[in-house]
Amino acid sequence: MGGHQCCNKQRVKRGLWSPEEDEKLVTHITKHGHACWSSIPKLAGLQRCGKSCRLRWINYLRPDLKRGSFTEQEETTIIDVHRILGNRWAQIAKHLPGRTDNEVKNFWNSCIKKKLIARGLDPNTHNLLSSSSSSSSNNPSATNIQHPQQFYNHYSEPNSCSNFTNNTASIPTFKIPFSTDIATVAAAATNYQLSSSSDAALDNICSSMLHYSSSTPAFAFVDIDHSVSTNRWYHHPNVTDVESPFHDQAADQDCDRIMLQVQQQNEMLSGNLEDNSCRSISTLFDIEFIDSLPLPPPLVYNGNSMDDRVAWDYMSS
DNA sequence: AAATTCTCCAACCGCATTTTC
DNA sequence: CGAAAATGCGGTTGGAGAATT
Repeated sequence: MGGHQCCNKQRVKRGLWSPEEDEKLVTHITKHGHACWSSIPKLAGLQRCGKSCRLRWINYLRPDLKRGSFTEQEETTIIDVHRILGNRWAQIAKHLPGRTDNEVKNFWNSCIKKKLIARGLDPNTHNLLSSSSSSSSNNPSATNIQHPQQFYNHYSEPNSCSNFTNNTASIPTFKIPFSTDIATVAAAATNYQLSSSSDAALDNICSSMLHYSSSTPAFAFVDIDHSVSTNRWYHHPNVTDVESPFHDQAADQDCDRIMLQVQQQNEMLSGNLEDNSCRSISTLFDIEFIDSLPLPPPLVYNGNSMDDRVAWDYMSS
């Protein structure tokens, strides 16, 4: 159990920072910046390791920090993004200007977690606690899947039971469950060779996405190289004021055609969908966010494998 | 009023990744 | 190109203050 390498070299102070230490650090960084954290303790006259200085600055001394309680909007954002990213606190904090990963993590552990549990939701999966546990107990093959991230990992394994491939020509059917969240659907489209021959599959993704989240105004697909496809930016039919840098007429025509089909499907299905199958995502996801998602192989269900069906049904439930 | 338990959060630790030499 | 150092991240801990007994 050795300490940090940087801390072994010299005797360093630990524990809470004194106001004097804070002042030394702030003064130094204000004057000289923080290009090299490891050299800052020496230069600033502090008996701390560079790592400790960095943490103190990032979590407490930085001038752009927003102090005080989290707002309801911030709380909603944390829950929404956590549902997709899991415990990736640094990524979540990027969506909350002035908040740090540590702060978000502490807030989650001390407050949000309890609220979700009180609402009967599993804070790890965001599913109902009862349904989550019953699904797991009835479904041995899915017991390890508790989060979209794990879902990706599961299907990313070379020996995965599912029939995934990069070759779109070999995909007989393509199905996204209505309850799948936006990240999973975006991920499903990842690596997927979107072309005219795969329009049926594309339609299926789009309709599923819209059933899922009618409040998500727009979405894009990400290509095999993790970049957002420049001519595929789809709008929800009810939302017209979405700004997208990836917007062109061809996409609009595609979109109109798909939306017409989707609306027809929606009309047929209206009343049959439960509220929780259309959970909304209140955060507006930006390109960087979608791009930052963990990217699995294409997500394809062909219904041939029993395990495949069981796992898929689990995700759909 | 004192002792105990609980809550929150700043800071630490170890590991993974990135950068530098 | 590989090793070492630096950086970044998420899990965990310890202690101060609040709440409860």
